[in-house]
Amino acid sequence: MGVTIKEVAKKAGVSTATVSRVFNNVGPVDEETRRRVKEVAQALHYTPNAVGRSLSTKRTDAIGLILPDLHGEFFSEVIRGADQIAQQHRFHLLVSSSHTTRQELAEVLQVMRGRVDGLIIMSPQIDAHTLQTNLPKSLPLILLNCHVGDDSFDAMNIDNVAGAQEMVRHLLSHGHRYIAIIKGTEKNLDAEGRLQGYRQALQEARAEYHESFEMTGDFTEASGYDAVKRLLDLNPRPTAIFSSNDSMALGALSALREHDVSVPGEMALAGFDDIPIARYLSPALATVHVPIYDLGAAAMQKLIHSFTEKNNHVRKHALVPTHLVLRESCGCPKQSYQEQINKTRR
Amino acid sequence: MGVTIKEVAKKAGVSTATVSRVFNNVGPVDEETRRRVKEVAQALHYTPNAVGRSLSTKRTDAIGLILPDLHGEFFSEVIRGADQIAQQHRFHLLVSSSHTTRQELAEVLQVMRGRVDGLIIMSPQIDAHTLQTNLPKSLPLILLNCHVGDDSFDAMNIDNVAGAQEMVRHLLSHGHRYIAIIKGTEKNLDAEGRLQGYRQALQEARAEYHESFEMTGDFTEASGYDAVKRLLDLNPRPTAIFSSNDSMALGALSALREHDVSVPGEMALAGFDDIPIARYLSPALATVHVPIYDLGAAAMQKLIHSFTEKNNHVRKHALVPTHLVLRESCGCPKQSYQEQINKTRR
DNA sequence: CTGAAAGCGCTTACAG
DNA sequence: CTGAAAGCGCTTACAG
Repeated sequence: MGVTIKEVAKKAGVSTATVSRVFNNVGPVDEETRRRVKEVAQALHYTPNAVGRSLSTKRTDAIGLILPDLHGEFFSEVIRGADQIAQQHRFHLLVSSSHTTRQELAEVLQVMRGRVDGLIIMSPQIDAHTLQTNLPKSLPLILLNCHVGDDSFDAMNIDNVAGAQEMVRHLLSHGHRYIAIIKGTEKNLDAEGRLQGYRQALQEARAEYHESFEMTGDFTEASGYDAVKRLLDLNPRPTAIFSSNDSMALGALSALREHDVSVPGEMALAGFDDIPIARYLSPALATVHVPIYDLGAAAMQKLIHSFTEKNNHVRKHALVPTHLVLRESCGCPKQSYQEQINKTRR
Repeated sequence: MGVTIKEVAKKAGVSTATVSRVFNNVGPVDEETRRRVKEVAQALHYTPNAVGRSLSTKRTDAIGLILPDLHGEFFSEVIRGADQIAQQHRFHLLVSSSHTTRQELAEVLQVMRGRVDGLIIMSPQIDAHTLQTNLPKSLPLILLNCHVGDDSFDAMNIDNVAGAQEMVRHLLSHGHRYIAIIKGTEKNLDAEGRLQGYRQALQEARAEYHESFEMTGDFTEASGYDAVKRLLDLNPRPTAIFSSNDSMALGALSALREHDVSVPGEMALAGFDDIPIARYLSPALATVHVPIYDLGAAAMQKLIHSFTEKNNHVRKHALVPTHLVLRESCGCPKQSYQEQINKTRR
């Protein structure tokens, strides 16, 4: 296990209490003693064991972030945002990912328990019971884009409804009457919100609504491809497609190309997420930007705030707004390379 | 801190030793006693505190992964690969990122100390001294794509030289004589390896070598864009560009398009890394695939292996091979959408 | 300015 | 089958 505080104390001819004081810069220590302790510690390559320390201080200076998966750019952006804020407040971020089944989730919660001062959890399928059974009630928690039945948890969600609604409104403003949607995975929270936004926009505009315009999808590229194959046979044929995420829009674009349907001329197309690839496609993909980095940062901010403020006067649930990124695929004019690059610089 | 083992013991009318035995499924416990303990524990929402446990067992069942940064898909792939193997062996992965300065690095090493059974470190600028000062000698360690002077550490690197060499050979095979390179960040390990591979390929082919063909770059998209602006004025003008990474190739492609230089007709282009965007560009970008997922998995495999085998008969340093992904930008024929999708499926 | 002692939450020989 | 006790590495009132 390496060198312990005892060995340092012995070799320096002091008590462990003194060594502890030196390493924590706390309490009065004679300059000469301090020097000697430091010297011995250095010679022995001693560094305090974080576990021993946190067991007695009840603090860990670490915050856990639990993610369901790590595919794509999405999650690394969440991590970056959370880490940024954590570092500002001298906390360290511990990330654990790839937990989809309830069993895995329970395990990772137990692993985190005792090792962190608070937890940010992003896991669509988590339920209140798993949470309560595997974590002490006293542990501060933020749920990110989760959907537990229980209202007693702090939570933060993307405003999928508003984002989708705004994009469909935009397509309407281009003059489209027949707008199809490629839906996301069934029962998925994001998918449902985006579908709802789509419907609302059509309703308020009193635009044509056909149930057959709601194409099944599961957020994968392949499902977007397949959806378009079916969609092109519809009568009347839609003139615009709102895809519930960018991955499916990618597949859709390939299918449209194969069928020589020009975009946006014969078919407008818009996605959701604003993944990095979106702006490189030709035509570049119009989409709803989800501020993922900000999402992670805001969750961390909220969590750290709860340490001190006990979260008294803060809304328990927050909705993070999205914004439109209009590019050629929806019928908007093309941007120059310089404009693009400037926009993506942070 | 929530419920402790003591409270459970008291309420169940047994000793803490017995509660411990129940939760660890170890030693003989009367069925009736076990049932009662479990019942009380459940009622109290008790779960063992990982810190207390690991302090006495000297095991944490966790492995740390330290990354310099989290931009892009690269690092999340490393994490995925490492996590996959860790889970197979019932280890949990704790990731910490965004550590570039020596000071930050030292801090995170100390945070990890005691919390993990082993560490995978990916940090180009780490030096042997920081490692030795901040970690106990007994902690198993794997360096991933690092460049410490000291040979005594287990390490794993990408074979940049071979990858670059192979790609430049391929460009030569298309008949190109004047091949330029856009170099990566100065002093960067990857950049140096790729440059070396480029030079070796030209040398062995006795192809034209001009020092002016080595364009400065820093791995950013903008630097690739700028490099091409300068490169087009060269005399003789290169007919092919090997970009030291895909991001710069992206910028290069934009610049070429602005100057109406057709790719690959007037100018062939190849990158390095195989980022996801590469296959969506038009023309799709030929590049050197770095098996990032495998890299993370292999490092974890090696680390876990060292726990048991003490690493006796294993090479300390391993080179991970790359392979070419040939697409239109280098002059190779186009693939169908189906072929593409199949290739990226794992 | 410094040390002895208790304690953080858990596990594990040892004894019964 | 079960419990008392020591111990993991550290910190922190308390006393001097």
